[in-house]
Order: sequence, then C-alpha cells, then structure tokens
Amino acid sequence: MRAHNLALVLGQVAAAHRPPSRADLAASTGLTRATVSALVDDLVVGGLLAEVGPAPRAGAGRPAAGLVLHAYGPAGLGLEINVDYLAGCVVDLTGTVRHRAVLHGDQRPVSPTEVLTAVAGLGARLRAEALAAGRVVAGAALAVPGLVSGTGLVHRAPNLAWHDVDAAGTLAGGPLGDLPVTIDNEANLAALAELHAGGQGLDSFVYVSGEIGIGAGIVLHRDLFRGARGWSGELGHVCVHPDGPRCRCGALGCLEQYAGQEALLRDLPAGEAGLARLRADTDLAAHRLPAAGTSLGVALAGVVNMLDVDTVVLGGIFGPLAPWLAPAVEAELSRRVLTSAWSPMTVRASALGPAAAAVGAAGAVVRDILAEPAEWVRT
Amino acid sequence: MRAHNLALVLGQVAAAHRPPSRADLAASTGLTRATVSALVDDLVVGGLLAEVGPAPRAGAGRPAAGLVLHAYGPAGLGLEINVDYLAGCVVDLTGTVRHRAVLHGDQRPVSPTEVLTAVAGLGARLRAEALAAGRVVAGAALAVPGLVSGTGLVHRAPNLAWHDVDAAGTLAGGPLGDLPVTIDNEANLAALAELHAGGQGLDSFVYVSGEIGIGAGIVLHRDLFRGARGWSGELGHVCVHPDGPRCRCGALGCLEQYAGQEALLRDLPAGEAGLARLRADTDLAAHRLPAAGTSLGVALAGVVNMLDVDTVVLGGIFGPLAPWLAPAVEAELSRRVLTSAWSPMTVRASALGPAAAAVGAAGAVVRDILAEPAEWVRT
DNA sequence: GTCAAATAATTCAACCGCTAAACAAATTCC
DNA sequence: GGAATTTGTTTAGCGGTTGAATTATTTGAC
Repeated sequence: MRAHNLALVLGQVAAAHRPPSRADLAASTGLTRATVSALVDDLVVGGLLAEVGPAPRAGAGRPAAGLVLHAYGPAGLGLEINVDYLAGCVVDLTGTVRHRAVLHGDQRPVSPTEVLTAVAGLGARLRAEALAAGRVVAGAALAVPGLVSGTGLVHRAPNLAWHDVDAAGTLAGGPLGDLPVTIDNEANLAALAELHAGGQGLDSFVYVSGEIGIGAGIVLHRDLFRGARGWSGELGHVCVHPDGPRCRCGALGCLEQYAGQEALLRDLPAGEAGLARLRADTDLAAHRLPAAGTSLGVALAGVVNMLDVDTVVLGGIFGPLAPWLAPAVEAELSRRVLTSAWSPMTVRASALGPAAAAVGAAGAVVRDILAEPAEWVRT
Repeated sequence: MRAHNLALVLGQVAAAHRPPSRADLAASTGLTRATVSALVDDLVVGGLLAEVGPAPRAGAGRPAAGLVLHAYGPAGLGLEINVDYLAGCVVDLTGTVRHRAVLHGDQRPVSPTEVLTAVAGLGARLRAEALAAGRVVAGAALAVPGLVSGTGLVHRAPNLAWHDVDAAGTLAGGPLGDLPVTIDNEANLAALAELHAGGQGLDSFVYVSGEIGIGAGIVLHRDLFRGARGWSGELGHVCVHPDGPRCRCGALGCLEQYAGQEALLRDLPAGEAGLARLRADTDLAAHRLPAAGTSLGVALAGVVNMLDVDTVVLGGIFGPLAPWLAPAVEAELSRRVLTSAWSPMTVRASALGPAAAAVGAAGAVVRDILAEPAEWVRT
C-alpha cells in the first residue's frame, strides 16, 4: 500500500507541468496532506525528489515548497545495437539526456559476442562519465533489432543474422559489471522514446521503425503493448501481396519487400549515402517513395483495423522520408480503415533524431524506478 | 486494500478446481488464515460465497469446509442482437447458464428502436424467469455486431445498416427498467465466452467470429484486448489483395470479400440452409473453403505478426466449417508468421454453440461482480 | 507596525486491516 | 483413549492512513 502510494505521488510529480506543492499532491491524489508529507519525506531522503524554492504566488498564505524529480537521483543507461551503428546514452530522472555516444560501423561482419562486448564498453564509458558528473547509473536497457525473450535471449535478429544469442548471459560480468541490464526490441524502445519526447496528447499510436528491417512499437494509453510473449510488432512481415516477391523470412509479399531499406535504395548506395541521394533526386523520390508509402499504408490499415489506434508515427529512415511517404500512407489509411470515416487517422514523422531506441531504453530504466520507488527508498 | 484482497480471495475460489478451504486460500493467496477467514466471512454474508460440506480427505486433521461461488448469488443477463436472430441468457455466479432464449428472424428490415425493444423484452422475460427461480439479476450486457462506444452508442453496425444508434438511451427505462446495461461488440463477448468455456490452457488467442461479417475478439493473458477506443478486431476489413474486389466498406480486397458468409454461399441459399448444402456437397466445400481459409490465413498471419498470439479460434459459421478451413489457415500461418518457426500456431474450432456472444455477455456481467466484490459486500 | 486572514506543512490520537502466535475444534492414527 | 494433525478463530501488535488541531509563513487591511 505504501509502495503504491509512493508511486502515486511520484507519478503526480512527474506528470505535473509546474513543481507541485505537497498540498497540490494531496488534492490530486486524494490522500491527506499528512500522508503526502510522510511520503514526500521518504522520497526526498531517498533521493528521488528535491525541493525547489517557492514560486511567487498571488494572494496570501504561506508559500508552498515546489517538488521536482531529483536531477541527481538515479540515472538510466540506454544502449542500442543496430545494423550499422552502436549507440548509448544516460538519462536522468527527469528524462533529460545527459551523456550520449554513437559508434558507426556495420555490425553484420562482427560476431554477436564482440558486438555485445563493444556496446557494453560504450555503456561503461558513459557510466563513468555520468559518475564523474555526480550521477549514479541504476540500471541499463539494451535495444536490439530482433525478437527478444524476457530472459534476455535474442531469439532472432534477421538483419544481424543473429540466432538464439544469449545476450544477457554474454553481458553478465563484462564491462558493465553487475549492473542489471534488460533487453528489449528496438522498435518498442523507440516507441517509448517517442511517447515521452513526442509530447502533447500522444496517447495511442503505432511507431514504425524503418531501419534495415521494418519493426513497429505499439503504444496504447501511454503503455507499451507487447503481445502475449513480447514478440509483437513484426510489421515488416505483414503481407501486402499474397503472391508478391519472396522475403528473406520465406513468405511471399511481405511489406519489407516493398518498403524496406533495400527496396527503397535499389540501385543506390546503401545506408546514409543512398538516402541522401534519394532525397536529392526528387524525381526518383516522387516515383519510388509514394509506392512504398502505399504498401506501408495497406499493411498499417490492417493493423489499425485490428488494433484501433488513431495515430501512426513514422520513425527511423521513414522520418526524413515522411514528406514523400506520409501522403500515400494517409490516403491508404483513410481508404481502408473503417473508423476513419468518423475519426480520421493522423500520420506524422517522428520527433526523434537517430538512436531513438537508446534514448527510449534509458528512459525505460528511469520510468521503472519511478514506477517502483519503494525499492529505491528502502536503501 | 480490503477491496483488493476480497477480489483476490474470490478470484482464487473461482479459479479453483475443487472447493478450496480457508487454509487453501491462505496458501494460494499468501495471506494469513486469519485474514482469509475475515474476508471469507464478508463474502459469505454478502451472498457471493457459500460453504459446502467437507469433502472426505485422507490423513488426520480437522476436516475443511469447502468454499464455492454462491449458485444463488447475483446473476448476469446477456443479450445479443445479430443479423438473423436475437438471443439472451441468464448466467449465475459460477458461470452456469440457467435460462436462455432465442428469437429467430431477420432483423435488417426492423428499425433499431424496435429491435432494441424486442431484445429488451426478451431480457425482461428471462429476468422474470430467473427471479422466479430465486436468482436476482444484477446487471446486463448487450452484444451488437458493430462498433460500440463506451457510452453505449452503436457507431456503425454495417450488416444491420445501423448508424449512430443510441442503444443505451433507447434501452433506458424500457422493459428492463433501470437495470444497468453495458453494450459491447459481439466478437469481443464471444471471445470472452470462449475464454471461459473453452477451458484448458487458453490464455491468449484471436477469436474469429464468422457471421454475416467477420469480426475478431482478441484475448491476451486471459484479458480482453479492446484497442485504444474499443474498436479493435475489424478483421473483416483487413486487406488480403490490395486491388481485389470492392467491399461494402469502400476499400478494395477486404477479407470479407473472400471469406465472408456471402462469398462462401455464392449461388447457394443464404443462412443455415446454404451452410447445410455447403457441408453436404463435399466437392463444393473442398473447392471453395480452402481458398477462403487461405485468405483468412493471410489476414490472420498479419494480425499475429503484429499482436503475437499463439492460437486462433474459429467461431460462428467458421466453427462447423473448420474441418475444411483450418488446414488452409494453419498452412498460411506457419508460412507467414515469423515466430511459428520455433513456436507453432494452433488453430481450433470454437467450443461454443450458437449465441456465444449472449453467453459471453452474461459471463462478463458476473465476472465484473467477481472482480469488484467490495461494492457488493457493502449492502 | 500590528493584527487578522489565508495557505502550507507538521504533529498526534484514533482507527482500519493485516500479521503472527496462541488457542480451540474436529478428525485420524496408533 | 490419547497423541498427532490439520482447520479455523481469537487476541495482541504493527504499519499506514485519516482527521483535527497546531505551527509556520506569508499577504493585506487598518
């Protein structure tokens, strides 16, 4: 019960626009001022909340002490393995990114163990930086472009050609020592980053992650949707044409064959260079991208009909390509989504830069602390 | 806290295979025997639990008093409006159907108000029957083949040609008096019925409801998934061929055009008669149904890739047709679902008879009481 | 400049609900 | 018939919330 109320109070502080007073919290939580005072005291000595000077207020009365999340409370380390880069960042309790780093380079020729060791090294460096700045990293999360079990087993990461890689086991005792590391899908964590950075009114959406493959993270009522076993969001292998070209996964006509990076950059250089060329050659873009957007729209329409979300966020490489893609996606959605007749869909580009999943991963760590403050307050 | 523990104890009784003793409940909930005793006492005087004679047990010790859900506790009324029938039933706390009724007849020519009044009348009759048998109906739920808002507004029921029908408002003060009635989608409630009747190990699945249209109810971890606004599960309008035939909804190549009742019964009499003919003419069935199953499989594969469930239940008219449909569905799923490589999909026919949604609706009412016993215990 | 009004936060007694341990009840085993 | 065993109840104690009274700190009026 105490644990629940601690989380309740902390959540109210996190959600507030201005630093709330204890009295504000009592009003918004329904608890007594006495109770809130006791809870806040625990959270302050636990290092999760801090008092700020009283904000000038109109009218009489004793001024209220504002409460904010402690900027030097426990921090989260986010790591990301992707096909063509490794990334990491440290985020404080308020959600502000404090340190970040990216290592470019194709990871496909590197063995899983070496990739994991490299990203752990990157994480250790960031952790040391954070410590030097006065921040203790409380935990880490690692984003991987593949299907991950709760135990930290990467079942399959097709575009890295990983297969039953025990990521959690490999990381244990490495450069990160005994820091607890959770492992999750890249699109899921990027969707969380979008949820918290994207801001205003974003409640339920599908985040489409265009990297080498196409993944999706589904957020419903500000909560990540994981499916029954945590393997949801394989948008890239939703069928667009039942007898289309064969996909790497063995099936016919998967979306990835129409809107994956390789399809978009056919006859162009791979990676950033190809993307730049595509954006520069407006003729080519105007020809190739709307078709991909239509396929994306067909697949997403099916998803939306089943899942009922009202917003699609285009992320990864789809973000910068959104000007060409979004109109086609939108057209297909309004044509095919049953509810769009009275509740139109929104399609927007992601508000995030590169390495969104790393930011989301770090954010997930601090959100876990905020959701479960009781453990942290005991120490 | 008390409310939570009341629900916890009640849930354990509901989930148990044999009538548990207070000591069993203490063990399974982690509470003390003393606490459980106090909670059970409240639930017994509240009329939700009943004691049964001690079951003969091996070994020494005082015999335990078994606890069961009270068969004469508050009951739930389930109602269903469908294109070609109205149905209703009363279910007691244990989930047993005690009274039921069906009114056959095409509802399409009838006005929404008349349909709603008719189904309410059916409900009132069942309620009176239940009362005569000693059961008080505590609430009702109505299943409608369409998209329903939380406020009881039927936004659209395409196959009834309903459009913004205020079902809750129309029912208020009618034959059901002031009995609280919730309104929900037919496939959702049928899925709940499957969850509770289907039994063993059914945890996460997609229930496919083949009626005039094709709907789906999604259950994840024994919990109904509703999407952001409660409009999930429109499987019938998932795209199978982006440039297939035009659907009533305006889009091209919707699943309904390939596996809807009208497509299955082309050139055959509509309704039951046509279905009987189709099943009798094995040549025709073997020719027509696997193709429909393949389309169903393509659409479901996309759904499963996104939602990550491991079981598909074929309900409505797809239930009796499952022998012809299921193999094709299964083949398509194992070909197209990414996770099927290491975690094969299950496709099975529904265990339910007709009017599954009415049973699910009544079950939903009693499950609500069981989930929130505190309110009931106060009186 | 002092005092009343207003608002914030703390203190303290009372109470609710759970726990732990002792105790009473009802049966089997020897 | 008595020891052993298991169930269920009773009682004291404790954590945590409530509600009222109290203290603290400011604004505004006279």
